[in-house]
Amino acid sequence: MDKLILVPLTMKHPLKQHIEEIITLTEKEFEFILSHFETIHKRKHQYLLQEGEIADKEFWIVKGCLKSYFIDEAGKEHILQFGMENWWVSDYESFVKQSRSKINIDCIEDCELLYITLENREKLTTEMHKMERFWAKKSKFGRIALQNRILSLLKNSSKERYELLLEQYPKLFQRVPKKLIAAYLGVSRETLSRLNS
Amino acid sequence: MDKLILVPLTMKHPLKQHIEEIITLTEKEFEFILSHFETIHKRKHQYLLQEGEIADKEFWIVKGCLKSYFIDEAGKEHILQFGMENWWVSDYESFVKQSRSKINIDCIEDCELLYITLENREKLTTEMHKMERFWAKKSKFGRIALQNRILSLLKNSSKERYELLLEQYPKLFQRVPKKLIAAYLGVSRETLSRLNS
DNA sequence: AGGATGTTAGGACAATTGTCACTATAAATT
DNA sequence: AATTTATAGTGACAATTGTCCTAACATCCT
Repeated sequence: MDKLILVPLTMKHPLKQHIEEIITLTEKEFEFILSHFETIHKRKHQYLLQEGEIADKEFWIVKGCLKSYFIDEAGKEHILQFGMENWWVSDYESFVKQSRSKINIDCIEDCELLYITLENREKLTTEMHKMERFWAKKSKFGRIALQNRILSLLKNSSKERYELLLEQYPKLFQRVPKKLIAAYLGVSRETLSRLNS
Repeated sequence: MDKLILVPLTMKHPLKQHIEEIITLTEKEFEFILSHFETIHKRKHQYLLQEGEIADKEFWIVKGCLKSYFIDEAGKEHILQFGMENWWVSDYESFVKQSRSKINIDCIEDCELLYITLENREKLTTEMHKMERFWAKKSKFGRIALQNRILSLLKNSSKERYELLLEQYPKLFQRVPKKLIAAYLGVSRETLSRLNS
């Protein structure tokens, strides 16, 4: 029972809008791109990827909120990335190297997702050089974001990291329990709780 | 007074060897690639890039050791990356976005470097699609390395991070003062010193 | 509606880490 | 050779953070 998104003819598909932030597309080109994707719905607490699996899909979040994370030997959860509308999510390492994933991805809210398989992604990049450029640019910006997160982990105190996150993604705090924010920042939830007082 | 590297005819240029880990090259192709690079020598304590500058070069380390780092408001040094033989170094963010760099890169030892300007890099990628693939792959692996560093910063204690680094780059400990290792791991040098006892 | 589960805050204490001070040695510079 | 400068270890103390605990709500599910 797939729900369908009803998109008025005058309204751009959100993925088209997203891709056009980087490259320009004709309507025909976008339809061709979209034909390589599938829609999937997932409910809260359902997995997109589990530790040990090999990531063969990359997801684009139409609606919803999710987390990619892992559980350490002590049972503690560490969040690598949150995902919300217009974000791409996968285990990048597993997807690129076709290795077993060290992380889990699951839904914090009911999610509507578009996904592209590795196979279709490769097809699409060879069929359409524009999309290779799109993904190359995305990859570059992804890398820059990771680099800045490392800088922040080294430089900023947990309070500063908390405030920076609040500033950058205020919406996150209304959608995600604070213990997950703590797991992202790398502090215990008690410590995070004390930062407010 | 440029020193020259004398490479016997039977011996591959180290950069050729490096690139051939990912793509195959004829001798002619490599010469073409190399013609886009320049050699430069830097002495210990000399900068390749300073905060506020715009990175217009990417360096490949033939010989030597360097660090990319920044100094925070409290005057503390934080090391983003060490570089040794066969590593690529630049401020990726500044290079890609042509924005002012937040970091410094300078030499821990006398260094022999090859560099390619942004201009030549773009020329080379359009002239030779193989090299676009090479750099795309390098970029992917670079991103994976950053992701794993974040995982390690979240998951591992400073002692564990120390031991993992020692395991992965034992040579680093003979070339780099321990206070720099501490600045890379994100702990004070006193704490690092106590990890041994 | 009601029980189960998940979330948040806070106290008390322990463990870790940072800071400051001092010392000793090694390396670089003149 | 002598003098700076850089590096490394250690003790004492403070600050931060983690762990364990309880309690109060909120949310979810049937």
